[in-house]
Amino acid sequence: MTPTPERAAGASHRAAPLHADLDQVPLETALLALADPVRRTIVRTLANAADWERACGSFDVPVTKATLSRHFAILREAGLLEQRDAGPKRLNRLRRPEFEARFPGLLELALSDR
Amino acid sequence: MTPTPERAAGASHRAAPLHADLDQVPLETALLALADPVRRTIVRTLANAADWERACGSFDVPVTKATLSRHFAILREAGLLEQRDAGPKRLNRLRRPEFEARFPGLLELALSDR
DNA sequence: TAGGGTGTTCGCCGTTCAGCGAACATCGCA
DNA sequence: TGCGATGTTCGCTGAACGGCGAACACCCTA
Repeated sequence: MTPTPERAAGASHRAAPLHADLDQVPLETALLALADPVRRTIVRTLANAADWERACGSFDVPVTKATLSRHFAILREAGLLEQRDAGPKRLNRLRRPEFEARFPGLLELALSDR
Repeated sequence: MTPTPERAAGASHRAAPLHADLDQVPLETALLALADPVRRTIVRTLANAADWERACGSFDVPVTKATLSRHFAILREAGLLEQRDAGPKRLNRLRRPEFEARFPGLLELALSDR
């Protein structure tokens, strides 16, 4: 039998990150996720990088890894990013087209950050 | 002599509401203003009404007038509305085109409120 | 199998925010 | 001149949020 339903073949043995169903993310959750400057920095960095290029610890933000981990959870729950385990690292991808389809214009606004 | 420089002729003797310079409103302020459900209800109601039609007390929201007054101050500081005194009442106008020019798509997103 | 690297979780702290009642200010009108 | 209506301001409270260190879990490699 397969290990557990939550794990894809070859995936990490860590708990697989739960990714939000974009259609069920409230607008309020999306707005609050993007209202924080640390989280916007993360999103902007991801937008300027290739998918799965960035591990969680590779972002230049002035917080400890504990706080950083919490920010990633919030971004995940808002449907803004997808995570994949690669060895001890957790790689990230900005869910740009999905988020754009759900909240048109919002991500671009956060990226411009006027 | 004129009453005070802050008062236009015929305006209220109350402190004139200070309106934000849209160009200087940070994105974060706008996002946080629209993240609250009570404030989104106010904005949506204003969008479906004529300019200067609605007084502050005329909104169907489940909060006391003290709380309501604070919500209006936050919306004003975010550049979302303009207020004008008319007798004892304070009338409101949604600054739709100005806000749209500053944060394209954001207001429409808040109005649709999916 | 021991250890370094990576990320999460837990408990705690201080700040911020939405809510309230009470008091105050202003306006129009009786 | 007084009074009702309308908003604002002032404390206060409880909840939520961002921050931290410590402890834990997992992966890879020596």
